[in-house]
Amino acid sequence: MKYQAPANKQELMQRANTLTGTTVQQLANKMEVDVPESLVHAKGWFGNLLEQYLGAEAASAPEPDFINLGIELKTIPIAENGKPKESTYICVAQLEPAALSSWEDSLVKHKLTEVLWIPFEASKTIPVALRRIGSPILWKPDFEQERQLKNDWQELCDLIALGDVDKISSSMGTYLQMRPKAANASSLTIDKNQPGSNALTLPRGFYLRPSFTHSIISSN
DNA sequence: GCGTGATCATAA
DNA sequence: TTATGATCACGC
Repeated sequence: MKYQAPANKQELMQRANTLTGTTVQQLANKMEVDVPESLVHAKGWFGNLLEQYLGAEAASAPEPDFINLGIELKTIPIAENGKPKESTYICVAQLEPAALSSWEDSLVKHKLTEVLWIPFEASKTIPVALRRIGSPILWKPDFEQERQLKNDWQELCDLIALGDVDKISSSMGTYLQMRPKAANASSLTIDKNQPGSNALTLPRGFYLRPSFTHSIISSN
């Protein structure tokens, strides 16, 4: 089962609000799918289920999930202490020289134009099916948040442009970090910023640190 | 392999 | 306990 795309923001929020306080099992029942015992082999399962229920359309394209609304959908796993349990994946880190200079034209900026966060319980002690879904949070980065993200993005992209992508560590970046994003550590992609031109490197992606997403969900 | 959806697992 | 580095699944 898959629902139609919402016509506007209000429709999207109404639909998201129907999930508040319900369990993963209840959503799975609506969608007529089984809940996996563990997420070890189903890491993106909940995110995909939510996309189906809310009518997201972008699928695997590098665009916001609700293209017509310019809104990205993100699930946010919450630990017992009320804080995000994981960092949030945003998008692939492009290595093409042309993608390294303009924050305004970047994938990160486009993905984070407006985000619908769906918090849910992610404690290992709670069976997946019984985890509860929280209130949706519609968020846009404010001036200060965007400034911080842009700073981190620019710093990381400058290193890539200099051919130093392999010197980038996950510990860099205050709110935005760059980490491996691949099938495994043997994956390779072309890095045209190297003098040799045909250099290969591990594919990476941009992620939001939990401290950043925590500030988002706690202020709403 | 690329880009999406993410969480896992272990070193620190 | 936490964050880094690695990994799982899927469509194309």
